Amino acid sequence: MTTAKMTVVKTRGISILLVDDHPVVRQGYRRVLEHQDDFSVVAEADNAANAYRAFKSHGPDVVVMDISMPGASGLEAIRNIRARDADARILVFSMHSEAAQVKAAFAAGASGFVTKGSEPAELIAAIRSVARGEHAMSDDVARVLALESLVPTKSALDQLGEREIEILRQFAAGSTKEQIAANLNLSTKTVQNYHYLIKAKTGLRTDAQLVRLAVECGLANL
Amino acid sequence: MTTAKMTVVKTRGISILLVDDHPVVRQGYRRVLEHQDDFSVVAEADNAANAYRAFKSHGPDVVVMDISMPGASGLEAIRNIRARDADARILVFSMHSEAAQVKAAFAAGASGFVTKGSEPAELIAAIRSVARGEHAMSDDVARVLALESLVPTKSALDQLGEREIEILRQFAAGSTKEQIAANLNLSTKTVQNYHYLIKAKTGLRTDAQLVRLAVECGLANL
DNA sequence: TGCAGGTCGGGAAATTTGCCCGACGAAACT
DNA sequence: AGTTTCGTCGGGCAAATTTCCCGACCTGCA
Repeated sequence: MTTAKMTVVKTRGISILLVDDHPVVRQGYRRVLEHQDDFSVVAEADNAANAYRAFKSHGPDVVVMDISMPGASGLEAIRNIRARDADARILVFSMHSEAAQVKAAFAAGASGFVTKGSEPAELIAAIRSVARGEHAMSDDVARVLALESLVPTKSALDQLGEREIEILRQFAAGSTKEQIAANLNLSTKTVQNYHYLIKAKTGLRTDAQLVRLAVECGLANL
Repeated sequence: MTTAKMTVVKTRGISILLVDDHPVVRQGYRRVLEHQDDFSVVAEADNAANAYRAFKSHGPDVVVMDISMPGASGLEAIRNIRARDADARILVFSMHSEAAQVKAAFAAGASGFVTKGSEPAELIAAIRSVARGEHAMSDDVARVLALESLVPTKSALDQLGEREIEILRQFAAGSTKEQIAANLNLSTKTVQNYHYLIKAKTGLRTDAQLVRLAVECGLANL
């Protein structure tokens, strides 16, 4: 309470850390964002580890992060940053808008979620919101999330148990049932049964569809 | 020889058509490119059909195109544009740098191929090269291609026949063997045999691995 | 205490796979 | 023209897997 003033470091301008693994793309965002007078991109990073380092050394007001990076460790990066600074504002900037992915991002500690399909104005507005400590998401993300909160939405993964999810993950990664059984210390038969159960619960028929599901839910990184 | 001067329409400035399905990304590129004094982005498009229309009406010097668009019709768009104007300069700007994808792009009529992992300077240099009528590609693409021309490179897809590739594509898209058989007017047995052959030729064991292969080769868009 | 549900695996019939085969047409080589 | 190769298409059959049902155990919860 009495230390409130201490947290107000910058009343003017929003400093931004940009995280994306594509240099040209990053450069593009940088220009879009710096076109705003009160934005300044103070650092860039091309992977999760560098993002964490850059956050530590620059302490930006907002982190704008593409979570689909090599190693798919985007969510990990969010968790790491939040673990260090629970007040960190992280805005996820993703290609996709799967409900599960969005939820995972927020669960990991993101403050906002904007898709690359959004207009630049939406991204900019979201950054301002996040900087103010609010939560933000682009219209399309909101729509997906709203829809899924109306319909009880068995969003696929929710109906799966922990074991089932783990097996789905390894399966989508390309492991054989035998390998999975060995990894988890189960009988091959059990893994087969889980495989069957997963298909039954999700209503999917094809292994390929399972892989797609896993990827969509952020379980697997293709 | 004697008509050399006729082809020199613009000695000053390069007009560009930007094709990418993500508005923010497009905006970013636009700023990066327009930062070059002699570049001007005269039009944008967010899908294959619009790209073709924009090309018709603006006749840009260079088309900068992300080929991973909804409908995966990027290659189609290239073919369409080239069919209309065999002199069209198209620079592909892709996330991936699979040899097969690069080859497909050039086969379709692209003049250049730059990955999003390249530095902005590389993209800009490539645009200039392409505008001059040369072929261009970023260093990483060149490396992949060079490597694959040295080693006989069974780059997976090359060893597959046309039918096999089509079946792999549909399979990775999530179709069942019955559906594929129906689509292609084949017996289920034949599709099964192809499925077996694909696994045998690629050395892959799991359906999930096949899906990954298809995605990596740009056959399927997840 | 009793119920629900996740985890683990057996069993048996039905289905699919793995691998081999032959046939046909087209392109390529001799 | 003859032949070799290669892609396409499918049959056959044993072996493997999937499907679906079952029981058992453990944990949390009412």
